[in-house]
Amino acid sequence: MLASSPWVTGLNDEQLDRIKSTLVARTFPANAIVCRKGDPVDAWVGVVDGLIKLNAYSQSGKCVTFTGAPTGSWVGEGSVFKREKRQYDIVTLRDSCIAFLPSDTFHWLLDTSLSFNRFIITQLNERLGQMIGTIETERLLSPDGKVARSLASLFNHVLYPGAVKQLQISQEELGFLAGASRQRVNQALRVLEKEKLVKVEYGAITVLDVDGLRAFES
DNA sequence: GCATTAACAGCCG
DNA sequence: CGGCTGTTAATGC
Repeated sequence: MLASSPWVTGLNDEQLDRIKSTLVARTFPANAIVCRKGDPVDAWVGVVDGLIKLNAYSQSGKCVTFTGAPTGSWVGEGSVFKREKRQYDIVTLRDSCIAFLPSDTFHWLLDTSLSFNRFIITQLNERLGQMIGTIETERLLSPDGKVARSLASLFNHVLYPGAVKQLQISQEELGFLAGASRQRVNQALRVLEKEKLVKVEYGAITVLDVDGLRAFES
């Protein structure tokens, strides 16, 4: 996974050694809590293999998903950087292998590597763009559009370089991500399937046309 | 009108 | 069996 992580290129041997000796990886079953909202942030979190969501609950018990993160993604750099408590739960959506890069190593890389700094700036900038896009979608598009854009956002090639076209995600989870009910998501998926943008399978969705999803407006 | 909640039957792993 | 899906009816903004 390290070899395929873009932030590794440009690091020297000392930096690579320190990463290898401090990075920890663990496997989790589906629906496991990897990190809890409110916990002190002691590591940068990477998805070696699997699918996770960044999640929170309202006081009344409603569930919001800020973003999903497929294989190859790294999340939580903002909170590591700010040394703040974790702002959301991290939960696995299917069996997943998760990597933890300790905060100390993260900050040391920031202090010693120009290319690592550039990577983090790019990543933060991309996230900002994605958040702005989310607000636009949220305010302007119909539920069909929200579902289309939520799916497309999982294929951001800057944030998620290794994303596979078949997503093992339930329609209910997609609802948490898109901000719509399960039934409405089901309806939207049939519209998108008719447009040949996705293929709906049992417990999974295959994305056929990412650009088409991104451009879907209604 | 349109989306959500609730409920249920059928299907899949 | 347990979780996911497709459908329908009732309810709410």
